[in-house]
Amino acid sequence: MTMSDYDELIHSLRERGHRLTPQRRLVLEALQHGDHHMSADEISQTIIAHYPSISVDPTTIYRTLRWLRDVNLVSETSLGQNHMVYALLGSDDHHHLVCENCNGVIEIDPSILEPVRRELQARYGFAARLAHISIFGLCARCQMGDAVTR
Amino acid sequence: MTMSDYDELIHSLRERGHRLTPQRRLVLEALQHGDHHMSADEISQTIIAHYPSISVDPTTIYRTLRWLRDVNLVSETSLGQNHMVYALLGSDDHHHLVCENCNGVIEIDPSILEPVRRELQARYGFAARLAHISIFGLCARCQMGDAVTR
DNA sequence: TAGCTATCTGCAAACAGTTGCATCTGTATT
DNA sequence: AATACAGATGCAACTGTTTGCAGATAGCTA
Ligand SMILES: [Mn+2]
Ligand SMILES: [Mn+2]
Ligand SMILES: [Zn+2]
Ligand SMILES: [Zn+2]
Repeated sequence: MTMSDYDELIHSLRERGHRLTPQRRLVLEALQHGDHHMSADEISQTIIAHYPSISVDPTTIYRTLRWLRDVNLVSETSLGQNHMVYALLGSDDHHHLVCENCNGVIEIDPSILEPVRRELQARYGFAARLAHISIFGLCARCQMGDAVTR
Repeated sequence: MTMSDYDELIHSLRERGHRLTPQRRLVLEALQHGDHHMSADEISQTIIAHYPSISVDPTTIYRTLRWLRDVNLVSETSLGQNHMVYALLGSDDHHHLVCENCNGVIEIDPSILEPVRRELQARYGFAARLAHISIFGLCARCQMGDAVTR
């Protein structure tokens, strides 16, 4: 996202009554810093590492992440662990295949879901938010023989 | 599922070292009784209602539901609430479109995802468990104007 | 620049689900 | 029918996330 895109976005959010608070800036900055997905706790740790004197309550981090998801800036994804992971939307577009047996994650081309998105819009008028999602199942190796490892 | 299918299933699970305990029977019975999806708590309440003298620990209910999911007897689905819902697989096949704005749920024809399932198997050797899932997004009404209700 | 107010934050408490561990039991074997 | 033991249960403690509420503040308005 360019800087002017960002300014424009903030402006349009303000028009709708949203505020850009220091806490929200810190969460956004943490997400930009980490180049992978991050858990709420990793975001918290990143903020502490960069600004040891500032503290952002976990509740605020969770609420900020929900807000960022709702305004379509951030994806919220389960990778089969017992916590969600968050990532800025816009670049490194992909989805995940998550093996329920070995917990392995395969990243896949997002175009595979485009026909589904189009059909949901056409048939049900539904605008699916299919960005950076997970599909659960069994990877090739785990399909043959239940012998588990990893 | 017919009775002999059921017997056969139990037999094959036993062969793989699984046990059919009273607790597991009770959870299965509760799921058969309720004709919709049920939360863990609703399953618990149903068991209490039918057998006031018996008590099944919530931990056991959660573990049983995970087991039933892993052996492919039950689906585990988020409908946008902060708890999962569970349903016996096999009949009333459908998926859900869940509106993130108004929380409405639309049930859809499951065949829409078959091409995706086939392509994931062909291209990645991945056997997707795409049964009774949810797709999140915005329903037709909520796409026009952010005026929220419901 | 100060005032106003809807929005946001922090804290405490609650909730849904998971994990570790000691004990118990379903099932195969005898 | 008795034995043996892998696998299941219950309890307590814990983790990740949400909610209610009182007080603080971003950003509009004058
Ligand atoms: Mn990813
Ligand atoms: Mn359903
Ligand atoms: Zn696997
Ligand atoms: Zn809606």
